[in-house]
Amino acid sequence: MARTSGSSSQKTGPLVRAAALRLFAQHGFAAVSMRQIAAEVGVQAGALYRYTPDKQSLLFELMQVHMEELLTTWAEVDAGAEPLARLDSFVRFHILHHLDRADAVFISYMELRNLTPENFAQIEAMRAEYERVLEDILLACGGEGLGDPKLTTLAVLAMLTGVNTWYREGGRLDREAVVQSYVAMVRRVVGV
Amino acid sequence: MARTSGSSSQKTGPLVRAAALRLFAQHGFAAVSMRQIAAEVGVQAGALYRYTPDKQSLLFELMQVHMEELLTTWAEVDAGAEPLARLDSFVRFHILHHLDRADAVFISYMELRNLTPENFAQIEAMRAEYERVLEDILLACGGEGLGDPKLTTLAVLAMLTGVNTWYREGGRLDREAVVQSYVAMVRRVVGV
DNA sequence: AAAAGAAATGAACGCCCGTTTAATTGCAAG
DNA sequence: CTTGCAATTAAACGGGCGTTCATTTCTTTT
Repeated sequence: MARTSGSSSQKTGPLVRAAALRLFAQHGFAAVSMRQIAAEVGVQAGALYRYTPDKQSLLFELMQVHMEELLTTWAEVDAGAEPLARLDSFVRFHILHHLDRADAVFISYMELRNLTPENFAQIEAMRAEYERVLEDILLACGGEGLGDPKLTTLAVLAMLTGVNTWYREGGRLDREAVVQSYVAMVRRVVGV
Repeated sequence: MARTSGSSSQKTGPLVRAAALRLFAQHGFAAVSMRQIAAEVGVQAGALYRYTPDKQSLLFELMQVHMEELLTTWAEVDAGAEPLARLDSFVRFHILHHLDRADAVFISYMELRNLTPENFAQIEAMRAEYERVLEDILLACGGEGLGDPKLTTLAVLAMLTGVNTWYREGGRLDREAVVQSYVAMVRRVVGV
């Protein structure tokens, strides 16, 4: 019978993914070797292959989990209230969720080109689904100034995701101040 | 006397940089080998070292030229007219300039972590200078809704640079339509 | 205590890396 | 036509790469 509790493999698997996440984000997928990941976990390189078929799958799984979590978490948060409240709620959610997962966000934007075509298509579909979420909210808000909805969606998402590139904990503005500023800016972009 | 005209080195240098630019953008700095760059130029790997001291300098030079060109080109374009016209002009300039240099833009955002600390600091200084350009314009516009100027600057730049991630020639919207939409959106963000 | 089998090791596989250097090529000046 | 030198080659350097696999270690169940 297989070992079922306290086994090392139930710990090592997550450790491998955590190490890969951190190292990929810091140095880039191509610049990180399986031996580096193994060293971070405290294991030899060969042992990693009990937890992933290869390096590429390791990357894909990190992105996949990240995108799935993004979609399901929003689904839980979304109260489906009146359009304007939903918009504010989305802005807050996006910023805070992304700030809490800086490494995964970084990887998901920077390492798309290292995915196989099939894996890329899968990630891209989830990204499109997420964009659709915001687009639907914008359409429901329907500000009189709202121009092309798809273009506005992409503009707002770029603006929001951009926070990750400069926000630092303990900086001049805290999270709440940032959220409130962006809520106000997004409202103005949308024209409501 | 040295050969002064029609020499091969006056051609090979630019070819090396062009090949590196394209390959770095497509596959990432770490994933591209000196042998790949050499093959693209039609030369052996060793020959590259007449045109760059090492791979890292090749990357740095590409970014440096890109950032310098960004700053000097804006300086030429900037008419220094009334604030609102300058803002519109900046939006137009940023979008079109970046769309014309997709590879260099991509590299300059994605490969920052592959720079040595000294090289990084130099690129970062130029980026800060560029941000300052927009911040000054925003302050001059001084919309009543304008919140934190630095935060607004970063939000607008993220929004504008984001165009590069989705715009495709021959798509649903042409450049002029995109520019006009963004001019309108940026005006609203700034509150003027 | 013995058996079972999962987890991990460590060595090996063939291959590619960035960079250096002596030797060669080929153009242009004299 | 010779000479000089810039441009390039080809080979080599030590080292790291992703991945595989026979073997060993370790933990749990019986």
